[in-house]
Amino acid sequence: MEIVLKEKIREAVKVLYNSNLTDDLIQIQETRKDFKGDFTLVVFPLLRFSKNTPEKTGEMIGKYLIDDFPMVSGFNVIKGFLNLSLSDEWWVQYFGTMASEKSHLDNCQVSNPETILVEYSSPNTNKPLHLGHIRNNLLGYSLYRILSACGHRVIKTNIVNDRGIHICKSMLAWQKYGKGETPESSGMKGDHLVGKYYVLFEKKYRLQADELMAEGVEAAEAKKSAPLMTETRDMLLKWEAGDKEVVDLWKMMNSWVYTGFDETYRKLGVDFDKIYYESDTYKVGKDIVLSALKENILYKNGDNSIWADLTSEGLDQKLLLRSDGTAVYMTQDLGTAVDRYKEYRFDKNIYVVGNEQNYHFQVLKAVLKKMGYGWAEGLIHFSYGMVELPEGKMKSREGTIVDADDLIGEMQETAKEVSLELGKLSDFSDSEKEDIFRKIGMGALKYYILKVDPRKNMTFNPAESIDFNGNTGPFIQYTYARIKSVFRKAEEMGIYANQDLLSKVTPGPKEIEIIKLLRRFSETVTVAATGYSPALIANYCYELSREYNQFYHDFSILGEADLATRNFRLMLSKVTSEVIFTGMWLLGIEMPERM
RNA sequence: GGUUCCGUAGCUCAGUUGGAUAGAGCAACAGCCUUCUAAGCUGUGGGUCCCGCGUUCGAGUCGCGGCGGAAUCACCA
Repeated sequence: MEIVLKEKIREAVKVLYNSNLTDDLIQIQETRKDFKGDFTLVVFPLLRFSKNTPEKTGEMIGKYLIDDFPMVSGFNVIKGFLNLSLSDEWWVQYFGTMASEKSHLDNCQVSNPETILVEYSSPNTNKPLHLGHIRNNLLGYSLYRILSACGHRVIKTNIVNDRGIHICKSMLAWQKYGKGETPESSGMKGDHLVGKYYVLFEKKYRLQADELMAEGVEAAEAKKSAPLMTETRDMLLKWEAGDKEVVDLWKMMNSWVYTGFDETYRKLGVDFDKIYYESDTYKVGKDIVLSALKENILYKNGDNSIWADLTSEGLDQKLLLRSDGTAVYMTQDLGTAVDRYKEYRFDKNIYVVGNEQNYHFQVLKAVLKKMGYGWAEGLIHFSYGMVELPEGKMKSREGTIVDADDLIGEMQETAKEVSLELGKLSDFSDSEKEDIFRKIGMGALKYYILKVDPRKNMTFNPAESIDFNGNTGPFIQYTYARIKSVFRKAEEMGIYANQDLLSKVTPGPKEIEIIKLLRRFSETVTVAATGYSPALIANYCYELSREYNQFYHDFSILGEADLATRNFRLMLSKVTSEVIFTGMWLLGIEMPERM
C-alpha cells in the first residue's frame, strides 16, 4: 500500500517540482494517533526540491494528491508533516483483499531462500534441563518457525555434550553409592536421577577435599588429589580407551537421560531434525587441526600443544589441542561445523547459545576462516542473555536453579487453579480440560520468556510469570478464544462472515485502527526473521489483542447494527483471530478454542 | 586492565530504516458484569529515556567520551 502511495507522491513531486525522487527520500509512516489522518509524509527531505517552507510544500503536495487520487480523502499539514487521510471505501477494499488471502504469511516470503541450520538446546547429560535451557529452546524453536515461514529451508539441530570429566562424575557416584538404582526402581525421571548422582558426587568430593585440607594439604592440591577425583580421572581415561564396562555404564546412564530429555522436549513442544553427539564430533575436530598444522596455518608449542595465532584478527592465541593430544571444547566445535557444512552446504549456521560464549564463537569463526573455509562467514552466534531470578542469578551451590520440569508443572497447575476458579469449562470432559490447562500454562511460560528482547538479560519472576492479566500469553489466548466464541454464537444465529457485503459498510476509526495493525503483520514477521527476534512478534500479538479487546467492548459485533456492519465486524474478527493464531504459532504457542 | 552486551515510570518490559506531545502491563486509587466470555474494559497519578558533547531541520534511536551493571579473557565444557 505504501508502494502505491509512494508512486503517487513521486508523481506529485515530478509534476510540481520537476524532480525525480529516490525511494529513501519518500518517508511514509503511520500517522500518530493524536493527529488526524492515516499516513504521514515527512516533507523535510523534499524541501531542497520545492525550495519552499515545509508548510507550503506539504500543502502543495496534499492538494495535488487530493485532486488527482480518489483514495486520498483529505489532508492536513502540521509543521513538516503532511497527514493524509485515505477514504473509507479504500480501507474497506484494502481489507477485502486482506481477508481473501489464504495465508497471512504470503507477504513474508523471501526472494532468495537459504539453507539454514539452527542449533539449540545443547544440554549436558549430567544434569536435567533448567530455566536457562527453556529460554534457549523456545528461542531456537521459534526462530526455526519464523525462518521457515519466510521460505527458508531450516534444519533444527541439537548437540549433546555427552562426554568429558563431568559425565564421569555422576557415573562414578552412581557406581559407588547407587546400589543399582534405575529410573524404574526409583520412579525418578532419568535425567533427574543422573543429576542426583552428580550432586551427590560434588557433595562427597567436597567432604574429601575438606578433610585433606584439615590435615594441612593446600587447597589446590587437595582438590586434585581427593580420591574421588583421581578415580574420576581414571574413569575418563578408561572411557577414552573404550573400556567395555565403563562404556556400557556410560551408555546406560545416557539413555536414561535421553528418555528424560525427550519428555521435557515434548512438553515444551520442541523437536530436532538431527542430533549431534560430542563423543562423535571431537575426533573430526582433531583431524582438521592436525591437517591445518601440516599446512602451517597453526603452530606447535614447545610442549607439543597446538595453537592458532589470531592476533592479526584482534584476538589472542587459542589452544586447539592439548599437549597430550586430547581435544578441547573448540576442537569439537570446529569438527561439528565442518561436518555440518559437508552434510548440508548451509548458507547460515545459527548457534543459539548464551552470551557468556560470545568470545568462543568469535574465535570459532576466525579459526575456520583462517583455515580457508569461506562458508564460515555464515556462522551466526545468536547470543541471548541470562535468565536471572529476582534475588539474582541462579546458582547450583545455593539450590536456586529453577528446574524445567518443575516449572512446567507449576505453570500448568496454576492455570488449572485459575481456570477452575473462573468456572468457565464446566461442560468439558476431564481430558479436554487438561488439554486447555496445559495450553494456558505453557502459553503463559513461553510468552513470558519470548516477549523480551533475546539479547537482554531478563528477570524471571515466578509470581509474575503465572499472572494471566495484562501483557501475557493467556491474555492473547483469551482474546482468541473469545473470537472463536463469537463465531459459535454467530453460527447459532445464522450470521456468517460474508465478504460480499463489505462494500456496503463505513468503518469507524476503531475498525480502521485494527486494519492498520493487521497490515503490519507480515512486516513484523519479516523484520523478526532478519533480526532473529521472536519478541517483535510476541509484542505485536499483544498489541493486536489489546486493540481487539477494546473494539469488542466498544461495539456489539453480532447485534445492534445492520447486516452489512455485522458482517464487516465478523470479518474483522475472523482475520484478527487468524493473524493472532499465526503469530502465536510462530512462537510455538498453542491456542485453545475455549478457555 | 582488554573485548562484547546492557542502562527507558516504583517493578517487568515495548519503542520499526533517526520524526510530531516517549508507550503497555504490574503495583495504587476510582468506576463498569441481565447482552457475543469481566483471564476483560474505562479513568487518575507516576519520566533528567544514566550523564555530557557532537552529527542535523529533527536524537530514546547514530558517533565520541564518561558513569553504572553483566559476561568473557583456562591445557573446563
